[in-house]
Amino acid sequence: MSAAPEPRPSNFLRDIIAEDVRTNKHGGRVQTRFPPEPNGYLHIGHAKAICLDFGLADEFGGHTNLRFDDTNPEREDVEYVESIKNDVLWLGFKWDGLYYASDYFGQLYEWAIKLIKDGKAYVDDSSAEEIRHNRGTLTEPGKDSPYRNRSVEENLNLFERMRAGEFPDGSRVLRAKIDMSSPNLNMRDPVMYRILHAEHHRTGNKWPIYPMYDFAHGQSDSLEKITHSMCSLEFADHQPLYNWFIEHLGIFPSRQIEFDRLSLTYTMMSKRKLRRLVEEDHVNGWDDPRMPTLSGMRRRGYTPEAIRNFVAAAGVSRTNGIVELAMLEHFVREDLNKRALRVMAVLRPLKVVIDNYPENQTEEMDAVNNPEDVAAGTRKVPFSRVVYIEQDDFREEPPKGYFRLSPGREVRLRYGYFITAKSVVKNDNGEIVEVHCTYDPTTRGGNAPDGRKVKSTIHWVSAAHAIDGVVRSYETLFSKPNPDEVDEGGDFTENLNPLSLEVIANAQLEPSLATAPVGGRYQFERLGYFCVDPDSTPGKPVFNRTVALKDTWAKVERKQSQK
RNA sequence: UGGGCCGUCGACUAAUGGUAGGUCAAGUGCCUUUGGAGCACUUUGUCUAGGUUCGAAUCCUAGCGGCCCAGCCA
Repeated sequence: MSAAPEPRPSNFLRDIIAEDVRTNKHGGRVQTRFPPEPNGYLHIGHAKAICLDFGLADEFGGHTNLRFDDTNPEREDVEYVESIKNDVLWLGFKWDGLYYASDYFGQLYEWAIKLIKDGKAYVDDSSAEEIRHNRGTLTEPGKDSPYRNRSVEENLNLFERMRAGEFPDGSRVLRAKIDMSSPNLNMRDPVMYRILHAEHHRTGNKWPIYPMYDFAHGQSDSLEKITHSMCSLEFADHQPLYNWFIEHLGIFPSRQIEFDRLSLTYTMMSKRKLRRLVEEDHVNGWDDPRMPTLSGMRRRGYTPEAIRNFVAAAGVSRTNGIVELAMLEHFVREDLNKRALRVMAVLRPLKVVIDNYPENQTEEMDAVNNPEDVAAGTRKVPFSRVVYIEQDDFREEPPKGYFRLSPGREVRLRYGYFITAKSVVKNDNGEIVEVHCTYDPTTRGGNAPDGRKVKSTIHWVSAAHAIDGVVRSYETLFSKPNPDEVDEGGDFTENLNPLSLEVIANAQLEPSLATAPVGGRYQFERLGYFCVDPDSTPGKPVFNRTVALKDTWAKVERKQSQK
């Protein structure tokens, strides 16, 4: 091949894997895994890990397992297992092996016995408080436990009895015998097993003891012959321990590599806090369209392609950055622009009466379904004497630069006619409730035979044909770019945006939307992208606003008001 | 303040000792039957100070700044 080398943007993870493949490490084999704990729903931060784990393996002809890190029965549940599988598939990835850390409980137990026999692990009768106290601090070394030098026989006996369920929760732990004065706190005789008489969602009551993350994760990787175990930065301090267990067990040497988590402005990824939002009813469940969960984004109308493109564009490194939400929204718009069918909907209706249009006439106007995709075809939209337009699209006193309808001004009704505003009708409060216009019959479809131009095209629906719909319009869940930015003693819930959800009860929709399927994604022309919510009922669709279209006029107006 | 990790346009990220580039955002213009989309153009950056080198964002030293670690959570 003589083609110029592809100027392919790389990242340090791909470089590491490429180098390993080049040097034929592990015979050039690439095996990764995505290892969620089934204790909550996946969010956009997990999407990054998923794209990396699956995407990179795929690039090198490798394989990826989905493995549930289910070592803490107290917080885990099958509900989460199912949602995680569902979300990974939705994102567009298929795992090769499906495993659970709990599949390895037997093997892990054997390995613990081996370490005890090798004098590398001991049973500690200290209380949790005593262990914490003896661990030392960031600046002071820890102290050896009084139980540290028990005989192998006694350790074996005690550990077997722990496993047999003889002891109550919290009474003993199994610890690795490493170095109580290590500057790395993870190496100060970390706990390997704790006693937990809890029912596990898969192993039931078989085990009264459960391995800790550190004694399960690396070994699980090793058992699955994972070559590249990618995880987030906060685990970097665990890597020496990860390697210590592999070395002292003499098992397959998986390599841990850390990368930075994804952070986004105006949202937050802490599972603990997301759970609070759900449990304290700040949102309507894990799949509330305002949530950064994959199920929330799916319901909101985000596409897997958009999320994948975004993740790829945001890149990966070892810095702690915060990506602007605007970047995510860009990729959502970019994807939806190519595929969403255009349709006309009026969110805040203002009645327009076309005085010179025949009373009982209806015409079928041809409308393009997607100007970005001719294959999407056209559809008929009914037009009649009374139409609704957006309240925003009429101003009795138009400000400078306002091109839409105003007294005496001629505009185009999209795919309809040119109309000119003549007069308004107001209610007792002085609010405009009706605009009377005339139309030019020669402009059918939206073109004037004499070639004259209008400055604006506005959308509309025929009042006689419109169907009612509910539209849920969303803003960011938090009003600050960093929701955790609170005064001393404050709480992130103070930064919840009170305007994050606006329900528009009586939007007027073009009749073709009567049969819109749940999950269907549309562009409401000039407004944004909208997705049909499962709450829809026959004849009364409910739409979620996925993301608004860019609004140049709003920007201009904002700037004018700042002057 | 012990250890670990990290500092490149406003944000994210490339440049792997040799032209500081891309995407988003912002701005300007063109175009437009969506003030959408598209097209063209523009602005802004290597944390600081030394050093090595013909040449440093890249290597070294020091400083400054940020993140992570003291669960029987993951």
